[in-house]
Amino acid sequence: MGRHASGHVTLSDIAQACQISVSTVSIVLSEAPLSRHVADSTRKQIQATARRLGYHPDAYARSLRRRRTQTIGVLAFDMSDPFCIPVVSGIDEKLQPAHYFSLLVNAQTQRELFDRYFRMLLERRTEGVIVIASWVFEETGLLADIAKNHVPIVIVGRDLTRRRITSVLVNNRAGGALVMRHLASLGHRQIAVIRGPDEMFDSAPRWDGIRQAAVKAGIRLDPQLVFQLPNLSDPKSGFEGGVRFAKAMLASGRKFTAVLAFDDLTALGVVRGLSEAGLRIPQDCSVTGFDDVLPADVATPGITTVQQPLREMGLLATELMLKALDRGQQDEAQDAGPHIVQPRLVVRASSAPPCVGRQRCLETGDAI
Amino acid sequence: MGRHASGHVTLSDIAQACQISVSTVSIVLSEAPLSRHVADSTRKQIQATARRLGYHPDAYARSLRRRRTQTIGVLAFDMSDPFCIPVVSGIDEKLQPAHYFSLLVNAQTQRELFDRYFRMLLERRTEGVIVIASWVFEETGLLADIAKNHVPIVIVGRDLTRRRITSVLVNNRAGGALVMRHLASLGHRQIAVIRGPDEMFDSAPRWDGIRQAAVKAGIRLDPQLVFQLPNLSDPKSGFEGGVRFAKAMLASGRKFTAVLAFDDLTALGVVRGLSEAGLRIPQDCSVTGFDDVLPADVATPGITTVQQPLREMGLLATELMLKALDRGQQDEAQDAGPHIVQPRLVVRASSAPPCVGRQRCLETGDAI
DNA sequence: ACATTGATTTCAAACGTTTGAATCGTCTAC
DNA sequence: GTAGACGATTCAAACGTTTGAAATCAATGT
Repeated sequence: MGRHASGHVTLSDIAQACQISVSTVSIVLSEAPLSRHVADSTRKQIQATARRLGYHPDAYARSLRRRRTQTIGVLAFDMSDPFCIPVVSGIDEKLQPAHYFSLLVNAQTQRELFDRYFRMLLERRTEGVIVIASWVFEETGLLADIAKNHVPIVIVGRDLTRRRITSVLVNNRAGGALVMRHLASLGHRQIAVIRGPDEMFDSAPRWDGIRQAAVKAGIRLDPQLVFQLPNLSDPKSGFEGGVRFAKAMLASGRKFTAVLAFDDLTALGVVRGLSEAGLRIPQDCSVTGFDDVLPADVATPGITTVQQPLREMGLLATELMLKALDRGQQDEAQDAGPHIVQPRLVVRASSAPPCVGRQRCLETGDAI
Repeated sequence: MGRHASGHVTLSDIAQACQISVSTVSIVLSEAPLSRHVADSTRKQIQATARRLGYHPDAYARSLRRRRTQTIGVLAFDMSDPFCIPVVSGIDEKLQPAHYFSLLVNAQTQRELFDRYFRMLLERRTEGVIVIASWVFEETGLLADIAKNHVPIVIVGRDLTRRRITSVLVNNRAGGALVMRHLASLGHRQIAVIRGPDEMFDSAPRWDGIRQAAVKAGIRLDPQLVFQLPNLSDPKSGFEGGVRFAKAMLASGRKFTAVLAFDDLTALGVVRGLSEAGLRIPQDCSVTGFDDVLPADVATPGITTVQQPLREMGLLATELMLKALDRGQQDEAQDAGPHIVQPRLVVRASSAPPCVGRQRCLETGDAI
């Protein structure tokens, strides 16, 4: 049993043990259509022997012969970003009933690893690749290779439709507007804003939404109270930026009753910075985030934020992928625009009506 | 170019384009020893053609022939547990220079998926499997199959040495003692404790360490102030338990100046519960966690906790795995005991000397 | 002229599976 | 008694790659 160098049990081991041909064993164990014609006694014997020897079909040999790998590559730009996990769960959930497996790799925000893994996915003959990435960089030769090898791609978190790549993303503009409207409806008029880094795709549209909503609400954003995070990929840089900018806001001497932060970690940084200066959240100042990651939920006070339907984005991306695979490579007709999902405001304890003089809180705050 | 049904460029495509045999092409592109003998001009031509056509070797065909997959399966019991990611990073980091790839799968706390994926890893002929799991369940038939197929296993987060499986874990007993000693040295005498769920492997040793350290410090743990989390695998159940137990503590009427929580999320739940009752952390009550996950760091106040060297555990597990692979299957000599790494106390703002009457804070607190 | 060497390239078998076509009895029909 | 049909099983080629052994050719030494 298992005399092979590889140490694995093969079809021919079973065939020998049963005194029968490899073909029949294969037909039975792979439940091929022909297995209807195999005698019951034979089938039983083969199955029993397979179980006894601990047989598991060799995915490599099988895929080589069948010319199907049943595998979708999932390339996460940074798995330690809480953003990723729910997307991946959504993908797996949808892939499972379609009898596909995901091959998950983590580029750890490193360009070099990204390339390496992408190549690996091609070598592993993944039938398609789903990329989860919000950071921008130039994908030069790789995309060309992918096209040459006819591997469909779906990207989550960025719009690459102008390069004819199916894209799934959240409506950042609407999300930004959602928070701004929320603060305005609470009565805030002096609002500090922390924008996202330039290189992050979400930054620009989110900022657009914020500005537009401010204009509509008749709120002027004081340029002295608008800050921008630097281009760092370290997951904690948002938090540290929040702390730093909170102190800068206070030092500026300008009056503000709320801080609209680019994302949740930045918001948590702001909370830390303001708290250390003795302010209470939300009595003395409201703070809002974006993303609805775990820390925003379990911090005290909970952070008011915008939830992206991450799981749904994973489901949608997978659905588009399966559809593309179904179409086969002859019909290259891409769906034109990006697939946009809608975000949702999650109100928690970090936002409340504004106060006068930063000490006493107003009973109501229903401006606008 | 790429006339094959699979749509992928193969060696024979290149061979045809260059009017040369497949063997030579293979020798050149796989940089086999023989390639020293290939004429420079031929080599150049082959490489250029390969690049032009976008050739990527077929990992399936290659592994089938070479009888090596260069793959280590990594089976995470729950990827949404922040515990996992750093371990996985450590694994990848160590695997890379050894020219191995990790095949990462997520069982999402579902027994059924765990089995399914384990079987999948066997079919994919991973040369070894690293399991990241803290929850306990009965691995019946699978472990036997694995033994039959001679696939080495390393488990991170549990002690399975009695089943002769190499195990890497943190010294939970020492960790528990670390927190208790910290609180004692701050002067706390009345300490509430929230124990982990029964089914979690870490629970028992951590509780042992806590009790022993309490005895040594001359502290009596009031049974009315000892709580235990239920057996729920939902990631947020710790947080909710913390909130609930915090209220129960206050309702009990007993006096306590600190809460030692099973893990960080539980600690954050306690902070929420106490805050909602009007207590301030740490002035009115200290709170400690365990694990040092992201939310503990970015919450305000930061949670004093015990850090597990997760990345290092990943590195160590991989090192043991590579060593086992090196030994080959003939020498089955397992290393006897579990491999234990030491945890580290991280002091943040959530712990401070105790107060009198829960309102004024003592200037110093140097009891014991 | 012929064996020897060395540099370059090719042959052919194998890895473990799948599958269309072929085989071999046995049975029924006319 | 032969043709056809059917049921159960096997043949053999293929998937794309690697690799030990063999082949080819030109140049060198005797």
